[in-house]
Amino acid sequence: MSSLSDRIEAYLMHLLLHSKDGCVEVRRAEVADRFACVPSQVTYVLATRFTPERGFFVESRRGGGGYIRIVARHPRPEATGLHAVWQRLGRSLTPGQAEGLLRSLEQAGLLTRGEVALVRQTVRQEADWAEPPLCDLLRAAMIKGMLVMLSSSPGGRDRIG
Amino acid sequence: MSSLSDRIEAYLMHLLLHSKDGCVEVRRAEVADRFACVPSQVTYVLATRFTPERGFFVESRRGGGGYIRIVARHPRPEATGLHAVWQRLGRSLTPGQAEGLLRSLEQAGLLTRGEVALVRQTVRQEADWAEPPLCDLLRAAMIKGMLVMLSSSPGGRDRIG
DNA sequence: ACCGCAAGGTCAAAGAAGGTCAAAAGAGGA
DNA sequence: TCCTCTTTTGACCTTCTTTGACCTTGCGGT
Repeated sequence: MSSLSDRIEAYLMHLLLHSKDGCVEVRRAEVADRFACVPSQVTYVLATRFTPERGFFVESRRGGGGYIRIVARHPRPEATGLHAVWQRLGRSLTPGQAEGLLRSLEQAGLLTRGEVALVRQTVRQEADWAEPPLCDLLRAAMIKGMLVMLSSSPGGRDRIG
Repeated sequence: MSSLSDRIEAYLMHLLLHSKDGCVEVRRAEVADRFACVPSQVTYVLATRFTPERGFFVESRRGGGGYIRIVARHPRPEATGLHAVWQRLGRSLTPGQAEGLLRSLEQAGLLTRGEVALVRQTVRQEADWAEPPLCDLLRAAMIKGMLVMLSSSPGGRDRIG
């Protein structure tokens, strides 16, 4: 016996799975309408099912032309192998840790040698002006930004998928 | 779907991205006419979307021969190349500036909506734990990391020089 | 100067979403 | 049965958009 919430979840998941880039936009009222329930039911499903812990982000806007946007963090988390990397990445990263991380990304085939060189160079340039506590934070931030793009690249980036 | 304001924003952004120098002049009444709405709607869009926070200046003059001029502080990503965007990017980026940059990257077709959402959320998550001077530095660092990957992406991602 | 038209500006009300919260209703287990 | 946890609902709130009446500014002619 699947509950209403389950059916709404399945519906949204279906949309997500069939989307181009793991991102869908819906109107709360429309979804509620489709399942003949109150709008807040949709909010409930989003709050309990599409959580960050489960790998989703939900953005919304109110007012005219409002919407709810659901984004799956990685299209295929385990396929890219980035999930694990991301997990053990803290807020701070020493030069040595960063280097090790870049190497393992290269070994995993997620970055080419050229890309690693570029990143290494850039990180140095952008983080090393700061002193130790801060520069490690900046380094971590840059590498996270990099990983986000790496994991979200649509079509073609997945050299191991 | 997208609201009138969104469409007007997209239109103006389009003009801006296709302008030679990141600066356009329009007549309020003309724009309003094109979208079949009241002129003050245009004012609203300018006031809410093309703010200094997001990297725009708006000047205008009344009376006969009046005009509205929008100047983008960010260079046009697809025309100038990500390298130029990079160059203008300082070490610090407020939430509004970051938002403006992401939007123009989306408008320029360099990022999908889903990617923008993903980046936006991730940046929020990774930078907002810190207080103002620091969080702006982290935001800038993350976005730079993102740009590095964006510009080095293989497979046709490089739509610029 | 003065007048009148042609811009753009302001502001507040009305409208259109989505969010919150807590109470009521179910479902399952001890 | 009773207790607890999850679902459903609905009344009320906040935010964003759209519209329209009215205001201000600049230019050109008289």
